[in-house]
Order: sequence, then structure tokens, then C-alpha cells
Amino acid sequence: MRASELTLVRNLPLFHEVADPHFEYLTAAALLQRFPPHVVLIDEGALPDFLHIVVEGSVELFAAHDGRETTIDIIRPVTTFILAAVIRDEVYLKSARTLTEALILMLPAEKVREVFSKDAAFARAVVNELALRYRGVVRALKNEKLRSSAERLANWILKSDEQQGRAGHVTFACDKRTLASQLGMTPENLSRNLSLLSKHGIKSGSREIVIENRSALSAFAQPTSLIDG
Amino acid sequence: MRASELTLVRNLPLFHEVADPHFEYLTAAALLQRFPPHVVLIDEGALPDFLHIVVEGSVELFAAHDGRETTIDIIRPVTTFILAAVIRDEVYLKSARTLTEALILMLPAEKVREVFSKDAAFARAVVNELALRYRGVVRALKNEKLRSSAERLANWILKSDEQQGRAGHVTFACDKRTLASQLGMTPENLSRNLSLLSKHGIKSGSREIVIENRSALSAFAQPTSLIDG
DNA sequence: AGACTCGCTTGATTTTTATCAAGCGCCGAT
DNA sequence: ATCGGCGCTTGATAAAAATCAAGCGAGTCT
Repeated sequence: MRASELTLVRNLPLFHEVADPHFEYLTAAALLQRFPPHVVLIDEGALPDFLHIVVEGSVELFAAHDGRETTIDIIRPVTTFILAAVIRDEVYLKSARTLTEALILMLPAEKVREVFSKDAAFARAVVNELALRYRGVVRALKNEKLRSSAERLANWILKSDEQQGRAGHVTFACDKRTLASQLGMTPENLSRNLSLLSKHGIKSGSREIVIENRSALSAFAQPTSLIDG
Repeated sequence: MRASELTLVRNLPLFHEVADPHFEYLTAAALLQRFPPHVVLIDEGALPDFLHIVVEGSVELFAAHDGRETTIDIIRPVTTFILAAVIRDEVYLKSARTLTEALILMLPAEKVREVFSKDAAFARAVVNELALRYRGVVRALKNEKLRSSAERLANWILKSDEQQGRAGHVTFACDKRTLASQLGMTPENLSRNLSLLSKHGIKSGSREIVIENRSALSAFAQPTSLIDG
């Protein structure tokens, strides 16, 4: 593994305070692997062998049941995913697959649990990470149950614009099919919702969205830190 | 506070391994309070002052936004709730109110965080608790997004029957309005779904449900440990 | 260049769920 | 026992979202 990637991981809040020997112990047995797009990394129902960390690319967390499928989250660098199953040594509740080509660091689950029980600083960092993720899922649940699909889209546009520097034009990082799934709607309804939102301050092109009237969009979206973070 | 309640709390996985002086420190400043039904204990958006523990009665976690409201979970004794906000010292994302009369133990949030940073055993117990809760919310999200309202009800019946000893008859712990909210449907649809399920092995009375054909109900419900735990 | 592919859009229809509006029945109070 | 009240049920309607079915259009391949 290259030093640059190790540094990236070392700088994650999760590993920043871990004692040097413990960090070396974890990474000595780590695997750094490059995957093509659309490869399944984790199958729900399986027991965790590794703690996964996205170093490059993006990963979709999803779940399937009885023929239906739903996207739960999209993970971008540099982030761990599905920590809870690793810590509790219980089956994964979600599956994971690459969306793009991706570079994934995998730390042996057993060693993560070992360091967790020896290294108090790591244990505290795990708590913070888990608490953060917990809050993320609660937000997702509220977003789903308290908003219509058009409102979810409107808030996604506002949030993406923030992340892209409030420039007033949002570019799609993935195809619309994936975006629709992420927002909990069909591609058809994403299309309809985009044209609906043209009545609320946006203009949507094929590759980007332009925010022409932020306050109108905001009035429709009703963003709140209690859902949108 | 009475010794019997202290013992109950002490026996929670969260507090079982905490060093004696730390446990005493936490509980010395604790408040044990009895609340009438339908009292709001926590307002989403507020900063946490206490870690709450339900000792008796039941508490509903819910969230509201833009005139809509949704039940997120029902908490029964003996359990802590909304630990993540306390640990991170960030605003609550959910509100809480008593459903029945309830006895609530409240530990000062500041002291919880203090013991958390001093007591490694407590930190590890917090991780386990948070990981468990995290998985609970993921299950709730999957239940919501991968199932119809009738399927949620069918699985609720099966699960309640398990918890009541597989006797084949489930009694309602709360009124149907509350149950409907918990299952993410209107009271009208709960009623319709109950009559729908009479085609799938149940007989529903006003105070209880009888499972007449468990395998038929199960075939309709498609229960799975990846959602139902 | 022309035709093809594939992703996106648009329209029509169905399913699911919520909302509105009566009606029914159990239970307590008088 | 009878009268009200209230929670539950039932029916009719409406809204939201999924599904089915074409059509369009920006790229690519030959």
C-alpha cells in the first residue's frame, strides 16, 4: 500500500487518535484493492470479514427483499462503511456495490475488534463514527416519511449546490437512474419532478440543473437542519 | 431513588461493566421522575441535557416537519433513548413523549460524556448500544421502503406473537391509532389491512388478533431476520 | 452520413395510500 | 335502561407514486 493512501486513512477521525502500534497492526494485514464499476462488495446476510473504507470512487449501499430493491446510501471517499456489523460481529443488513471504479481498503474485522477492545481512543472514535451514522439513518428515515418525492429532490438540489460552492448550477455526479434510486423514486418520476420544479425556480438541462430562484426553490423544499444536516 | 430501580439500570448492558465510582457519580446527580401520559419529554432541535432511560411505561419517539408527523419508534422498559445526541452533544433529531404513565431516569448529559471519556468499559458499552440502535433504524428504513403497509402489519403480528410466547393470539398493548402510527399507516388503513389479512390466516377482534393459520400468514408476510431481527 | 443503441422523457393506467365523510358499536355516565 | 361520546370501521374520493408503453434524442458504430 502506498504511503499517500495510508495517510488519508490515518487522518480519518476514526483512526486519528489510535496508538501507532495499533494502527500498524491494523494496516499490516490490510488489503487495498481496485474494483471495476458495478461489483458487489458486500452481500446482506453475510458475516463481516473486513471493515471497508472507500479511498477512491463511490459505493452504493442497498438492500433487497422479495424482488424489490432500495438504495440506502451512497458512500464517497474517504469513508468507512458498515462499521456496526463489524463491531458487533453480526450479519450485514445492507449490501454494497461499486458505482464507479473504486479503490477500497479492507481491514480484517477480527483485528478491528481486537484493537477496539484494547485501544480506548479507538473505541471512543468508533462511538463518534457510529453516532454520526446513526443520525444519518434517522435523517434518511425522516426524509422518506415526512416528505414527498418532489420535496426530496428539491432538497437534494439545494444540498448539492451547497456542496458545489453555491454556484447556482448543480452537475450530476451519476446517471439519473442512480439518482432516482438514491432519492427513493423511479427514473420516470425523477423526470416528472424535475419538470415540476421548473415552476419553483430551477431550469433543468440534461447534464446540469441551474438554480434561477433560490428562495422559490427553498420555499418549496423547506430545508431543515433536522433532516438535511 | 430506590435500590430496586438502581439495580435495574445497573443490570443494563450499557452500565453493567462501568466502574462502581463512575456509576455512583452518574446516578448521584440523576433524576427519577414520574410523568403522566402524553407528556413531551424531548423536543427535536433542542440540545440534550439528560440521557433518558425508561424504567416503567412506554415512550414514543416521533418527528414532525411541515405539518406532518411520523412515529419512529416505541421504547419500552428498561431502555435508554436518544444516546447518540447526548454523546455527540448535538441537537436531538427526534422528539419523545410518554404514551402511558411512565417512570423516567435522567442522567445529566455532561456527566455521561465525562464518564464516557474516562471509563473504557463504558465507552465500549456505548458502542454496542449505538451499533444495536443503528441496526434498528436500518431495519426500520428497510421495513418502510421494501414492504407495503399490509406486509408491515403481518410481520408485526408475527413478531408480537413471538414476544407473547407463540400462543397464537396477540393482544394490543396500545390503541389502534397508536399502532397504526407505529406501522406507518393511517388508522383507516390499519382497519382495512386487518380485514385483508383475514384472507391470510388471521381473525381480528376488537381487543386481540388470533392467528388461525400461521404458515399462510407467514407466506404473506415474508418475515426475514434482515428486517425483523 | 445513416442507422442503432440506450438513456431519458412523456403520456396513459394501475396500485397504493391518504383524506373526507358517514355510520356503527361498545362503554361509561346519568 | 337510555343517551352520548369516542374509537373503530366502512365506503367514496383524491393524491402520490409505480408501472406499462411509446416516442425522442444525443451519442456511437459501421
